Amino acid sequence: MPRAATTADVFNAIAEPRRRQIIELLARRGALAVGALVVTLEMSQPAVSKHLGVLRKVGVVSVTKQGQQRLYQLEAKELKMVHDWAKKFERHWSHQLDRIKERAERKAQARREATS
Amino acid sequence: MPRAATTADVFNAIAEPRRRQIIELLARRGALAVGALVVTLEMSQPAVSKHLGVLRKVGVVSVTKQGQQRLYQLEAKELKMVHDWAKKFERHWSHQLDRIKERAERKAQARREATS
DNA sequence: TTGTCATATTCCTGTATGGGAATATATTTC
DNA sequence: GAAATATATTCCCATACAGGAATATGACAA
Repeated sequence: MPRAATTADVFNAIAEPRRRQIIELLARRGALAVGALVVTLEMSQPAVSKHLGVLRKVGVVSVTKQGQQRLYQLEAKELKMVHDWAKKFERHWSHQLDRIKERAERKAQARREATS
Repeated sequence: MPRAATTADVFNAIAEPRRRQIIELLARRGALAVGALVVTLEMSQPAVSKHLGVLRKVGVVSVTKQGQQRLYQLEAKELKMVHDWAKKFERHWSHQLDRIKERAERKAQARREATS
């Protein structure tokens, strides 16, 4: 079995850095036409269209026709899935930070004792 | 340019469902030897070792030798990156949920008016 | 040393890229 | 209807998988 398709789910779709850029831009500036993305991100038009196709297939963006343009808009609920998944491990990284802090404090304490 | 390596960054590493399973298991049960993962996840041993290799390269897990076993442990700080990235769009999905709610309420209101 | 257990590595293969170039498809304008 | 504009699609190619099978490495035991 080869690597899963980029359109298999959100996780595969957002693995591409350029696609994350597109998402960030749409988040900042609202609905945008393909041309605007091409200019701002300095990518070729076909490249942008393909990335948008992937994002659309997994439901991260939606399209609206407006004349000969197509406006792409962020559909953030799919990104909430990613957020929720990562949030499961919140305890773990805060605990680890605690441990790092503790270790640093123990070291500082040892230094103080050695100096006294 | 082909698809980026799975070891390129956390986003690429967690695109694989089996690797997310491994992460979840390590989160629930703490440090585990490879054999335990093989049994619990019903994967072949080489498959597990390879996935662990990818996760290790991007810093999501760390290893400790213990006799002839190797204990793998979650290093959650890399997952915090994913969480933080997705969190940027929090406003967007809550706004969208609001809009959905509003629409539903407008519909309910219209129904009430039609019935009266 | 030899054997056994736990894990890593190598080799193989079908499949899916991402990007560039060229082309197709709509839509608007004249 | 023809030309222009905006976007999508197709074709091509080098590359990197993920999984299975076989094998290598490393640690421990007898």
